Amino acid sequence: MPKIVDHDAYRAELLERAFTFFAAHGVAAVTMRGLAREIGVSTGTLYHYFADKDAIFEQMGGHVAARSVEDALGGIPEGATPAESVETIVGFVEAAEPRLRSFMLLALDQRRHPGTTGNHDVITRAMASFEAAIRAQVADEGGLVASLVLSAMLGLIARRVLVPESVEYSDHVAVLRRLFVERGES
Amino acid sequence: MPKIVDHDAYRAELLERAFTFFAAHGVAAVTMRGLAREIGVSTGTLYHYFADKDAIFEQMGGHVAARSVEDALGGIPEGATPAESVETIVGFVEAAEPRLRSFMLLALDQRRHPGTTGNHDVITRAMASFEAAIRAQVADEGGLVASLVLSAMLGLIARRVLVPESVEYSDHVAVLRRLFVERGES
DNA sequence: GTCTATATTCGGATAGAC
DNA sequence: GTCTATCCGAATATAGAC
Repeated sequence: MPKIVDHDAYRAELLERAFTFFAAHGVAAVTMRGLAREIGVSTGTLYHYFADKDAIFEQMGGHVAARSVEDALGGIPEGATPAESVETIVGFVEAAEPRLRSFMLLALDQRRHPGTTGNHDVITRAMASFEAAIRAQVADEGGLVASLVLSAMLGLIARRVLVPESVEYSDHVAVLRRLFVERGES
Repeated sequence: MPKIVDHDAYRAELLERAFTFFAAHGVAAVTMRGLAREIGVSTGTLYHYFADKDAIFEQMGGHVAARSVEDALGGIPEGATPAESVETIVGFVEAAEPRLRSFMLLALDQRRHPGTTGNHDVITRAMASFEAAIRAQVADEGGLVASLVLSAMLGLIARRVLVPESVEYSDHVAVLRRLFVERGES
């Protein structure tokens, strides 16, 4: 009898491990051999689950985008005031920073190397999900405040990659809160 | 007498061309041959002006960082009110977007591939310059507003790489202005 | 082990300045 | 016309993929 494994679950597990590796090294620098070594399988196993490097990369995009949105913003409680929500959102982003950082780096990479296969644009959908999740909390007319919060969070993560100790999440919370006290609070 | 060229000026020109190429393809993917072909010189010429690949990369960092800060924020007039200045800053960033985008991508790349030579950390200095230039305009206590503006601009550029038409510079101007009207205007 | 592809070298060719 | 900094690109050594 052949050994039976849950094919889809194992594939997801491999994608999850590949994600960390790709994010750390960049798409171009990853070789199948290096990837296999790093995630603890043989190249044969890798090719059994994925046709080629592009296939891994593309499937990883979909897998990771969905899970990143979930991780960062999926558990935010509803019903708070917008000003409180900003604090909550920033807190969740901070908690999910490693994954979001990797996602951002990988997404920027993919935009530079558009890949051979016609992708279904997981990045566009992921960004829309992030924006929608923030908008659901701050609920501003036109979504312009939510959009600024998204830019600020993305920029903050980028800055912390560029110069690790240069910004803290708490630095932005107080300032962002001021966007919500225009009509008074109590 | 031999043929004379302005060695330093031509070196800067080569760095400028290399910058575009590196930014488009990523550090890891660049080969000396490919670089030479793209910027229109031979590999021999490249080695005439630079000791090795690392030297090109390092010198490019310094050259580009200085020029990017200059391009984006060097010409901002002084003396405007903080609220007006935000609009000016955003306008300058928008005008310099192509270069800033390339600089950001390259800087993120360099953080992933720390390079062999002990670099003098041009990225840290460049980010500090950006922040200082913004702070000189908005002049807020503690610099927290300036810091948020920097994050928002960096995040905005990143978002426009990820999903080109998803955000406009004008979207953030109105929201950011509200950070400066706490004490009234007239 | 084989082989592709890379960084770097080197001897000759070129092109202005005098 | 002479001279030499500049420029070229085939050749070399070598690392790393398969």
